[in-house]
Amino acid sequence: MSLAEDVAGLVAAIPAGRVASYGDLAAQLGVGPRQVGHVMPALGDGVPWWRVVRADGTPATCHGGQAPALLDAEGTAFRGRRVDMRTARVDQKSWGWVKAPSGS
DNA sequence: TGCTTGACTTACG
DNA sequence: CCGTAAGCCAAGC
Repeated sequence: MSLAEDVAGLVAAIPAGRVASYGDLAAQLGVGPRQVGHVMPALGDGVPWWRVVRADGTPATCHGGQAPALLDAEGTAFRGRRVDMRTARVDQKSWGWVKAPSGS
């Protein structure tokens, strides 16, 4: 099981109108936040990468600023220029399973 | 084998 | 809100 597969599963599990931060995915996978960012380009457009935002709610820095448009198109809760992490943040129950570093 | 870079995070000012 | 600094793990050279 590659890390990319786990990340792809989590990102794909993010419902429309919701978002998750790199740190959230990293925490679920038990890896560093940078690793999530490294596997993201590996996933390409096979997953809703735009639903993955920064810890402060800022959309992905890549794809030129196209992420906010995609998020807005899905009805994501925005607060000014950034996503409202208070409500838009995906429930961890949506994943249900947590890949802890020490066994499952 | 070792250094540099990065779709990151948190903390401080 | 923005800039800087330290910490983090993996890929690239």
